[in-house]
Amino acid sequence: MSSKNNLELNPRISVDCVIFGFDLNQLKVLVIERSISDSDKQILTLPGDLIYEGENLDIAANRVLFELTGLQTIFLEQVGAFGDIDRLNKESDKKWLRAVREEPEARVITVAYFSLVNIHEYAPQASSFAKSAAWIPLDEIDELAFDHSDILQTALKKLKNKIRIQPVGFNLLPDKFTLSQLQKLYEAILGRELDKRNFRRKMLKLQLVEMLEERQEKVPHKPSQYFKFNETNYNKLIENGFDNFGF
Amino acid sequence: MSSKNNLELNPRISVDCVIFGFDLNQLKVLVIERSISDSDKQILTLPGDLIYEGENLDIAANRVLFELTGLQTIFLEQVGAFGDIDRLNKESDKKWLRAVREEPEARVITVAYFSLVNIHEYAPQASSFAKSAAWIPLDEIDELAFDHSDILQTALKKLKNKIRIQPVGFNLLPDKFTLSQLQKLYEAILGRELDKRNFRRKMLKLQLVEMLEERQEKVPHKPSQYFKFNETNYNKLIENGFDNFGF
DNA sequence: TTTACAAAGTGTCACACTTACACTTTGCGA
DNA sequence: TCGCAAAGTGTAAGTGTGACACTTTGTAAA
Repeated sequence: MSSKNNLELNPRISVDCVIFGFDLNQLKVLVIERSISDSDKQILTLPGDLIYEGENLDIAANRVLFELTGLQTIFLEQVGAFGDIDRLNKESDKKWLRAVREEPEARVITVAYFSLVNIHEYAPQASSFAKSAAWIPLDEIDELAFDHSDILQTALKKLKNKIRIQPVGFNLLPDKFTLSQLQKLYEAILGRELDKRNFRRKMLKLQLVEMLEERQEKVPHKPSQYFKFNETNYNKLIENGFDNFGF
Repeated sequence: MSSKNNLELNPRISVDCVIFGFDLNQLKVLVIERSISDSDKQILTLPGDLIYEGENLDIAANRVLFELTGLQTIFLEQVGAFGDIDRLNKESDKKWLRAVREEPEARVITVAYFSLVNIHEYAPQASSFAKSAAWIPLDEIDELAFDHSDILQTALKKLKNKIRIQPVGFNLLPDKFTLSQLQKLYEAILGRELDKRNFRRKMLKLQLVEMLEERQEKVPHKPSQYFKFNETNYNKLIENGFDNFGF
């Protein structure tokens, strides 16, 4: 705005993205390796960077995600702001910041976003300062740079909350899928096992899914039916929530 | 941090607080009138201000709330970050910013917080640049400065969501209260009427409340029993949520 | 003292949803 | 043709929800 150039970086505000994907078995998160010198131990981070002075937060989050991983046109939902004063104070983080930032000592507040995508439609490609970009299973992540572990945990909590209130899956599964795959997704997010019969009954009753003609082929067991999401009902439920609150 | 003085203002980051109170009849929000010249039309705003360079966001929110309204030791929950580039661009807002800010044209991102308090335990007292601080019924608020209407709506949505998942009330009602009062609170938040019998049944079944010996006095109708919250069960439910999700 | 008022308080039934639980089916591959 | 591995299927008991109308009780006014 005003005298500020819109292509000038705002040195105090960044965005970070927590992108969840599902490979039909486990929940994964999109992370990048940041590159400076090869000799350094590589540390994983969530895709994120400073915003521009004249750039809205949501726009910035999409841009940064695209620049670092090639992913595009993703609906991002805000997780919240993270602004502890020591969030950039790990020695390894400071070293990296000194190498890439104009004001490496500046206090930066970050606004985190999250999203769910179909892992097979989005093959990340590293660019900008990302040395690589990859899907890592949630349970294999032990350390992330900065406060990104915090951010990831908060986003995951948000996702768990979301799944209680809204249907989730449309964005994580392929166009056709089996009910077992859908169930695995729910189990991965909720972190517990669900009863097969009860799960199927519920999904069918909510009319969230529709059976297709097609079945699995060449599997060494009884082939399962494919299903697709009923987009109309799916969106209706997203609007209204399950509304299973009891009064 | 580092070379920055901790008492230097960060010109890019502010915090705003949405404090909900309940007067046994309606939901209210704490707002302040900002003062410059008396001649100007006074516009209401949420209590909020810039943070200091070396100050955590949560701490800043509590400080700002205290400085402007005298309210203290309140648990604040984050609503999110608001950073649209034109959020400070209304002419009336710019005028005020020019009068009080060192960098009135700076782009400021704000982090909003919300809380619920017992309106009778917290009598706001204006100070700093607040000309007055007062509880205003939600439905009497039509215009707020900046993007504060947005922020208020988002906080309210968050509150409605929260009440579906966790018990709410402990912080809004006096120590002893009647079930009708508790019901009115729920109705005020949810924005719809509830069935008296079903409401009572549910609250009692969850063991959220306990009947006291005491009753109302001098009311021109059958006096009602007073209840208190069962703190143990209340906190347990806040931890776990109602968990009424169906699988 | 009687009466009117105003809000408190109370029970039931039909229905929908949840939970727990085990065996049969089917296609492939050895 | 036999074995395997996952798909697919039904029921009964229990619990929560939603809709619904009359009785109780203390105060204040007549």
